[in-house]
Amino acid sequence: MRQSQMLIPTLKENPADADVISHRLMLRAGLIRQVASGLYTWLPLGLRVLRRVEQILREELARSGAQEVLMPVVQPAELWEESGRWHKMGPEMLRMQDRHQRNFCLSPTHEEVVTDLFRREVHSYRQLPCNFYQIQTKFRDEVRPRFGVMRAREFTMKDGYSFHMDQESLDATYREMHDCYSRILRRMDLRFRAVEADTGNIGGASSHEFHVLADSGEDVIVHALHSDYAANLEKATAAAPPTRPAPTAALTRVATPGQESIAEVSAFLSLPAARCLKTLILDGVDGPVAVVLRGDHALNEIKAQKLPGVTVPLRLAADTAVLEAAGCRPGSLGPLGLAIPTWVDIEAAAVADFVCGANTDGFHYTGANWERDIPLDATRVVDVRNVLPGDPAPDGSGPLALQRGIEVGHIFQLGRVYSAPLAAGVLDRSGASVIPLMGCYGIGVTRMVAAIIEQNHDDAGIIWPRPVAPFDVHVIALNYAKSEAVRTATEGLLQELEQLGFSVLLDDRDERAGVKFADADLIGIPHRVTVGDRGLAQGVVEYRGRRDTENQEVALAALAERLR
RNA sequence: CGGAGUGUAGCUCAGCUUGGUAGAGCACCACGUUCGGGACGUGGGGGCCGGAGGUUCGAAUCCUCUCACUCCGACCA
Repeated sequence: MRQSQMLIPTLKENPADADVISHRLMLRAGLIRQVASGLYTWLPLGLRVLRRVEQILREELARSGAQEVLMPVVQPAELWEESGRWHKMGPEMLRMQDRHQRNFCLSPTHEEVVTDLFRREVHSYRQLPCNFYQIQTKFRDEVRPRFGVMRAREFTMKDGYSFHMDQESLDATYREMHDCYSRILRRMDLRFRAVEADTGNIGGASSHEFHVLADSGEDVIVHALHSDYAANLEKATAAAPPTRPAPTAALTRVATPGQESIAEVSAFLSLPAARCLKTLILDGVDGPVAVVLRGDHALNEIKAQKLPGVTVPLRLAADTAVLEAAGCRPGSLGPLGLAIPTWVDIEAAAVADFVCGANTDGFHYTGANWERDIPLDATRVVDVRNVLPGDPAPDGSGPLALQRGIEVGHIFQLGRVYSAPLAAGVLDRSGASVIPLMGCYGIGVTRMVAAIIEQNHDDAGIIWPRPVAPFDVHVIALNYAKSEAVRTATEGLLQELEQLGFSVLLDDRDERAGVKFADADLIGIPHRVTVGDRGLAQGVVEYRGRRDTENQEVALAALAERLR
């Protein structure tokens, strides 16, 4: 491919709207252009990368026995009404009407359609298990699209759905997909981690997320330093704390004028934050609910939302509601004498001689103790905090560490959440109708391209891993327009390399050397070969890997071998 | 949806406070010089200053409304 014939609009300056590195580089290297918020056009170079990623997915999925299909982006409301999601889904689902005023949506996902396909066409246990996937456009009207294609509204996703007679079969396919995803990410040379994930409102037995490790990632993942334990922050737990020491201090009410935050109270009383308990009041279904945490711990909202009586989504109670429930402002709350349902984090329940608010503005207690001063109902002791780096892993293997990641894949077991309401039964050996179990497996394809760049770049530009690079070799022909020798050598080289199966981008533009080199670094093709009169006089060209800092002279005839 | 910010040439931005003929750099076109890490000179093309209304003799500039985009938060299989 000749660069003069290809639209690769590189930018010297950083676009004002791009903050994260991948977004910036994708714009600067001419991979994508924004059309509207969260909507992008993929330009020729970017599309080639996307296609290579897709190709790897197809190869690995085929190896795992999945069959490719293609389902529509526009879907009828009827199917979503059957599953109950037409009304459950919020405004992130874009709805529309056709000319007959029939309702449709732009598909955010395809469970309904694939289940409909299944129930129409598959009727016997002998056809199970089966596993369908597609690589298709999704649309989710995100409240806040950001980070370029990382969180776009329209994006490409590989989504797969499997159907099973029993849990054992579902487990087997689930494991196969877990392996498949790991192979895919390894093939792309990505550093990643598969972590246990919260199953969300769908429920189901297992769920794993695949995260590409990157500091710019939106998610926090937790892993044990000395074992395989890994989970996302929403789900991660620490080992239970040691049993609570016996009380030694007397309960004392102290004036703490103007000291409201844990930091202030802890400094004022010269006690570590871990000895101060913080009490949060949340909106509840039947009135406010309190949660008590250690002062140095943060509330885990996902865990808190699962507590009975807490509203979903979780909301902190307004100051007026706090005053009504406890008789004070939020800065002086404490569990002692609090007359609303109170959940206590397991770590908070393990502290003795602690500080807490006195439910009177400007006063706290010191030397407070559970049981002696405040009743503690064991069924109200729960895990509702975010783990911290250094916390002990739940498997007892040692400390936990935290890292940021980009969620590029998610697999989970759906059970019968869709197959049951859509009545997708098949007959078993005895002729009885059985509702199959389903699994669901997603990879964000466009997001994956951004994640690859987050992990593979330097100050000059992108550094594509070979398996996904838009081209294998970038031939920089210097003075191509004027030098007959360069043209002849380049054409020969191009033919030879392409015959050997390399895809080659030839920079035949009438540009100065500096411009070509800078663009080459920005675009990030793994192998760069410079052909110029200077080298040709000695019968050599120059080779430079994208990560190299020096050129190597290579005899023209030996280049193909060098690239192997 | 709450908070903040930005809209001026293809890109990055100045001009706005204090109203008076719309600018710079890069990019683009032509010619010349140059030619191995983002060249230089000369000339040129390109703008409904996001949109609408208002104030004014006169609005990119002041006022009101509106739209778009970005950031922070909330939300998110």
